Amino acid sequence: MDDQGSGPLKSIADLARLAGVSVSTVSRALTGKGALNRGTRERIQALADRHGFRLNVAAQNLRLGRTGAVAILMPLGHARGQQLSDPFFLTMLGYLADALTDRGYDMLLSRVLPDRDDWLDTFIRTGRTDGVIVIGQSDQGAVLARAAARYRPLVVWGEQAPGDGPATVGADNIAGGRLAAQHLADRGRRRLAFFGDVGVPEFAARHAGFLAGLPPELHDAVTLVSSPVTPEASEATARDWFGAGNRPDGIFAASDVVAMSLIAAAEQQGLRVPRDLSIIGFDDIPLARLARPPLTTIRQDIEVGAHHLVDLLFRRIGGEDAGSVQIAPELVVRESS
Amino acid sequence: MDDQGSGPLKSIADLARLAGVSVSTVSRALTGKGALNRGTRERIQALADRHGFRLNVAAQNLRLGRTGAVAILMPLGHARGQQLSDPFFLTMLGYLADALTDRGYDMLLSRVLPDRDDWLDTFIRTGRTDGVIVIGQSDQGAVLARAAARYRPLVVWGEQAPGDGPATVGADNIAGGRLAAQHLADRGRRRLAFFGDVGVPEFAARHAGFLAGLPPELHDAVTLVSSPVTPEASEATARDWFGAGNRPDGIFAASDVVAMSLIAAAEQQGLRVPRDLSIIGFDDIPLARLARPPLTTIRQDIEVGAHHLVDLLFRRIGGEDAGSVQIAPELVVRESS
DNA sequence: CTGTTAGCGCGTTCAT
DNA sequence: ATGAACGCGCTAACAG
Repeated sequence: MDDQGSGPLKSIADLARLAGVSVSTVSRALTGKGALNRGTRERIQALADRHGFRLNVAAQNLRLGRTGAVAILMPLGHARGQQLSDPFFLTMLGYLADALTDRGYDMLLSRVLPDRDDWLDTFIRTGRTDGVIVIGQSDQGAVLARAAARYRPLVVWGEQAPGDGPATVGADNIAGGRLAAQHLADRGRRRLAFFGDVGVPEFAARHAGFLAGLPPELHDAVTLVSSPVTPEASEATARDWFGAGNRPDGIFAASDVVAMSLIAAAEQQGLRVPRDLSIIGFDDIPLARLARPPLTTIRQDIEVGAHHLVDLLFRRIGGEDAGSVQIAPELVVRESS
Repeated sequence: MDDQGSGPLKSIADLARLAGVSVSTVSRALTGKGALNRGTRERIQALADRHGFRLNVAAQNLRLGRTGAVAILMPLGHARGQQLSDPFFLTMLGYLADALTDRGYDMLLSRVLPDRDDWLDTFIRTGRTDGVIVIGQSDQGAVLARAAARYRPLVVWGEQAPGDGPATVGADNIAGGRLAAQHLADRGRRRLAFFGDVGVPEFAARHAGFLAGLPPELHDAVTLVSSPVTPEASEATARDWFGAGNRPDGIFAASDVVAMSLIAAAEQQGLRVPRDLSIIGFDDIPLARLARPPLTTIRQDIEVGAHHLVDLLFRRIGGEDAGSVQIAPELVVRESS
């Protein structure tokens, strides 16, 4: 080391002393804000570099009245562990992390078990972040709507709530359901089922769109099978259901993971996919291509969704009253249908 | 509202004014630290509740000289996007989030593109977190070792580096490789291959263990196929490789995702798994059970791993010189072998 | 162009 | 048992 044994530089004041200037000069040099002699600035920057000094972000943010962080909250209301077992969410997290990092923001990730209905207000009031992104509204629609009424920088991923809920970004699940319906009808499938948890708004909308997209004479041919959406639980449900003798020829699954469970369970019963049974999923997770048979699915573009979420949030942080965004889903035909 | 129109309480001082006491009294009441009259404390707490006032965590941490947050860093050195496409990491993130939340810590998630070799030092010096967990050392072993020499609260998930690298938690990949080898040998497989990116230490160790676990006469029968480990890229590699006429009868894949790619590619060539070809993966991700055929794999217990990571980190934050932990992997036999 | 000063919201002596 | 005063590390007026 080439400092005079004074130990590591703890603060701007230490560096100022070392450079023989005032703290504000150091601040100006390091932040790049404010007018400063070119030479002084470079000298101080070099000194900071040499000593490995970096501004303390926490103090900086306190002074600036901001936190420099955005929270990603995942309520696990309907099924503990569900969401985080789904590859869909990791993909989303990755894109969010990138988008936030690009803007110089930190990302605070928190799973939340909404045992009380003030979890969101409580979090917001700690002031730990400048904004909140909620991934998956689960069964917490009311809580979200209430918080959104008072707290602007809040954005939700999922199905758009009727009335004035929070600003939402999500796929058009109704349209996605319709696409699935038309595809199965085109394939000549007539004994249909929907597999999923319609207590979750996204899934309920997919189911509703599915019914809406079917010719009227097929409506009564649709069985709604209420099922959790984790790999283990959905496979168990499917096994029981096939085991009870149910023999549909077309199933729309609430997610790709559920679709994979259905294929596994069906084949254990000797049903062949797609010969005996067409299966169509939702999401188009990266592994959908690798499923055997490769999954026909309704694709939602996660990257686009993540960018909309971040964009919307920062516009609201900036005071703009930006509203919800819907993303058009797309049918991807592979071999499971 | 029942306050006198004074607007929202911004700080402890506002509340003190409202309660007719000093700021330090409010601080004592809300933190629970320090002696205080029972009545006063309850009165102030009630007032805070009623006005929705919460202590500002950032200021609190600044004052206490801590941040209350831990960083989860994911270097993407060898293949941008690789890790985050792997379900393994989300599962890990979920458990980490739970463990940190339990300790009252926030989790700061950041993907990092290690284009320069000072990314870790730079991050550490910002002082944004009290500790750092690095998930997957990628090809950044040297950077990690250097940082670990000066910065104690650093813990890494992955293969333990030879010599004095950073404190590491990870599966015993060598042992895992041996398990895979013995299993394939037991099945009578003799034309063997390893699929994966041996530039990543974890995968290199799995490969080494694989060779070490084989009877000597089979060593030369092992082909090393260098392959990226994302779903798309690994399937493409596998397709080309089978397409070139390669016909192994047993493959050890670096991860479950790679194993699923191999099955997909093999079947496109008319190879039947496991009749013509045994395939064994690594990780036991939740979807491994749902693969067709269900995946034989080497299981690493992610939940246990996450707990060790957090435990180790906090012991090091506390000044303890706690060392690395290895987790025993386990063979899970399903139907792909 | 640079230095002095006053906080950002809180916890903690040291008094009383 | 409570209050006054100081400082955590930083930025932004305001002077000079």
